[in-house]
Amino acid sequence: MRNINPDLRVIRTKESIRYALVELINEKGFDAITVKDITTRARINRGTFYAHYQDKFDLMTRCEEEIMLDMSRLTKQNYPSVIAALEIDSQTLTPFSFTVSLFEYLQINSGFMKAVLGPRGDLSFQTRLKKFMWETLYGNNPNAFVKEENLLVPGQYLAAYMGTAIIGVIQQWLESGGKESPQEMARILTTISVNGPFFAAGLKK
Amino acid sequence: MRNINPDLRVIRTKESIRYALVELINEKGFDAITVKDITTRARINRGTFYAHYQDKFDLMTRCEEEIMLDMSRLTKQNYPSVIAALEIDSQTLTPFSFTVSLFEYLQINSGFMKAVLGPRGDLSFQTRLKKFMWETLYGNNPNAFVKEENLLVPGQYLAAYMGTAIIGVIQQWLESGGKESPQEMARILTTISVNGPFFAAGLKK
DNA sequence: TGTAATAAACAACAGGGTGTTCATTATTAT
DNA sequence: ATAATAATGAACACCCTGTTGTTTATTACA
Repeated sequence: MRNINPDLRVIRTKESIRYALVELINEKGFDAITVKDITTRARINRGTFYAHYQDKFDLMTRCEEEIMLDMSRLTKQNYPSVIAALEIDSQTLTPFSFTVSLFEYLQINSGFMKAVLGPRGDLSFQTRLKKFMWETLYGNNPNAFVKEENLLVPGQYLAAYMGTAIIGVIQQWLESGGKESPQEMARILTTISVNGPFFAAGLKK
Repeated sequence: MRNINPDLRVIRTKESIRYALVELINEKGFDAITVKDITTRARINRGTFYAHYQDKFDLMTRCEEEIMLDMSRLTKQNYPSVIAALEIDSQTLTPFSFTVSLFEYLQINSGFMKAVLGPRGDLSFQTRLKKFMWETLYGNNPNAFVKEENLLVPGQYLAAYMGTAIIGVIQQWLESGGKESPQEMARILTTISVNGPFFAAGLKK
């Protein structure tokens, strides 16, 4: 557990580091960033950075951790009812509203999310998010979306398909400026997932 | 244009460099690799590396270029007939065999592909492949899969959905050892794409 | 097979980022 | 006001980079 009451200076420092990180990802990509870049941009002594983080990867991981924690909370809150709704009567209202909440969350954190999920962002985060999706859909919990019973294809691939597709749509949304509302994005995602890409393309009646 | 008839020594050198690259990606991830790592592993003088490539990113790009060229060729050869078949009678045999060819190609190059598409691979390649998929599905060519006419959702998102889903399934396949045959993988992908994830999960009649 | 061409090896270089340490200064909490 | 502590600044050895010039080994070809 972290100290409940951190010094004001610590808060300032960490905030400016993170702000600099996002800026620099957008400018030159996470790959190309050095600790020196970050501290210069954050107008902070390099030694101060090392007082808080081991290196830029550690910094990245810490930031990601918070996001993943939020995502977990959001999922724990909403996911069970989604599964229940689908089991009982295959109605898609509950998955829809869950997706709305997801996009609302992404919208709030769009600065960080766009940078880190973008083409010059951080692969390890994208991997992590993908894994989270996969496990949520297919994980060992009995309450997953993918149930071995009536599958037409192996569950691992169905989960990979859906998980990466969702992330792909999120990336496209963030990359193109996040113009659509969370409601519209949820409509798009559920339409494709429920009816299938071919149907959504107008190729199937 | 490159010299048609390169020195034997050049061939050997480049080959050992690429072999080392793949090994090292698997061991420590592309991020963590240094030029020194590569040359030590390839048992090559560091200066020799710089005679062929600017840096590790240049090396990576050159490798990726060849793959992308193959993918383009494969697509040019098969894609038009896929689109035609879908337009005429919505039969899915042609997309199926195209997908088989794709997985056959991936299988041949699985060493490199697994490394570079893996969780510690190269984000820039994954981005590039995603873009290729997106443009193939939605690009400005009139013969794309996604046609503005009967769309239920914006084309950019449908293309992002399908493109990333395909890549996700490929990654899952490579990551889990490539056990399924290209035919089986094509069946899986077309089943989900044509009927939709919900149907493939057994949630829809 | 001998020879000219050239790739690879070797060595040395300045330059820059890393991660650490320690003394000094500034800010915070109380 | 003061004790605690975070941030600064400077210095350090270390490692990797990218380049250059010289020497050695291999290759292509006549």
